[in-house]
Amino acid sequence: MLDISVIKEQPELVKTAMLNKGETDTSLVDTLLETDKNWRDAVKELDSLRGESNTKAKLIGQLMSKGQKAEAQALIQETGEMKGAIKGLEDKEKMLREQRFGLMLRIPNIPHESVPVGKTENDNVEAFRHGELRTDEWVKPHWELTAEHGWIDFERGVKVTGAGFPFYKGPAARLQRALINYFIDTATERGYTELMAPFMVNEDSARGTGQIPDKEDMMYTVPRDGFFMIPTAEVPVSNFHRDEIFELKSLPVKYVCYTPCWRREAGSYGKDVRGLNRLHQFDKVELVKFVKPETSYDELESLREDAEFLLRQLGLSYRRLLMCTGDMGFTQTKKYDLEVWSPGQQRWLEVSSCSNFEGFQARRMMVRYRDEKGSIETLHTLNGSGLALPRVMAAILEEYQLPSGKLRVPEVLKPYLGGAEELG
RNA sequence: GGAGAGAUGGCUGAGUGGUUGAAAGCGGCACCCUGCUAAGGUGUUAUACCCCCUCCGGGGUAUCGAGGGUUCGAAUCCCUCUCUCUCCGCCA
Repeated sequence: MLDISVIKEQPELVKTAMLNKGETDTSLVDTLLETDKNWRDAVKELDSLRGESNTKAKLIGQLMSKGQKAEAQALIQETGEMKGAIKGLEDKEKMLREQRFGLMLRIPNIPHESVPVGKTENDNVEAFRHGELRTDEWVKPHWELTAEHGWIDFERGVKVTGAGFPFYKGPAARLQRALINYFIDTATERGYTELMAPFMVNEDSARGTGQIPDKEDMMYTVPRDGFFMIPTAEVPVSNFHRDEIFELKSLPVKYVCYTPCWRREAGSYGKDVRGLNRLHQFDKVELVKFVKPETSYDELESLREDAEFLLRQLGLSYRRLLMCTGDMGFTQTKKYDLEVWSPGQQRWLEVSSCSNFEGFQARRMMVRYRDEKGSIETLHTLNGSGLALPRVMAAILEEYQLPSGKLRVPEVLKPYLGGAEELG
């Protein structure tokens, strides 16, 4: 949610942002400005009417205690007559307020000036590349390798739950656990506080990070209890501080949180979803930051670097994309995607997405801080994966594959795998 | 799941219809006193929104778990819901 004053003062800026983000109709802004005006008028009228009524009610109290019954009775008559008007205005104000809020939720965040304007993923800018693109033809896709070893059992996953819910078995399960621990430990060393979070959230939380209303279909629900399975740790971790005010000296606050993630991914089929490429349940280690506004773009770079560090340490080849306006999503001002090279598939796989939201999430969640002057201001939030497990796993299974069909263990993971050199 | 109790400001905790946004204490902040420390004194200290000012500041409305109701007036009375605590049951 944008600051209403920005929309009021620079409507053209907002409209341009909407067009750059791929929306075609900017009349939303005008509708909002009109609704906002009507709402303000209603608030003004309602407040003054209530004020008048309150003043008289207090007077009645005074008169009653002095025993001036007749005068009091006249005032009771007057205020009694105001009740209907107040009730009517209350309904009107509430309706306009909800309308205004609903419109504000539909206006996307404004991209940062450093973000390239573009329409599709083809307009994203490859900003950095690390490592060589291994192209050995004998390298098998990870799903073939894991099938041979019985490491990942997709079929039984289908039997037990459904497509996209695989079992990891033996060395693969341990490798997955090793990666999780390695990611969390590294983030902790770099100043993040580890958090373990609920895997289900209530409606308020889903609304806070914006899954409701626009991305409701991505989540699995638990209707009986009104809960949502989290699609990312961002949801519980960001909401951890919902409705709170940070003291200046406590910022920045940085969390690392491992959770499974559940996504319905309705409508995706084909080779994009082969093997570990896209699952309904997957593990992810997420990095979340609450920062002072003036530092948020520096914090974005360091967040991105924290994620990239993991990839380099793992010895994987990757590239960093600076997402263009049209491909970066509704809530972000600037976003980097990190894509790891998959030698067995000869394609890039997205393993991290690092974003600055500025105050867009914070305003909706009412997360604020007290600045130098003691006044309360919206802070900025950022998050990024550090990292999403399945595709990292896929890349390792291919990048570290040996002609023998065994798997070499990446150096940094050895301590987590009992010092083993190879798996298989 | 059953029975009972409760939900008030950063915290503890008063307050059962009238100038209560809310006593008191603690904590926080500012200043004073003090050779230093400890102690002490004075003041200040919720949030959201609207309006004026738009540097400082001023006015109004709402909020005492949430939502509805009674009333001229509700933290206080009524209804519904949620959550917490205690005891019992169950249990990783």
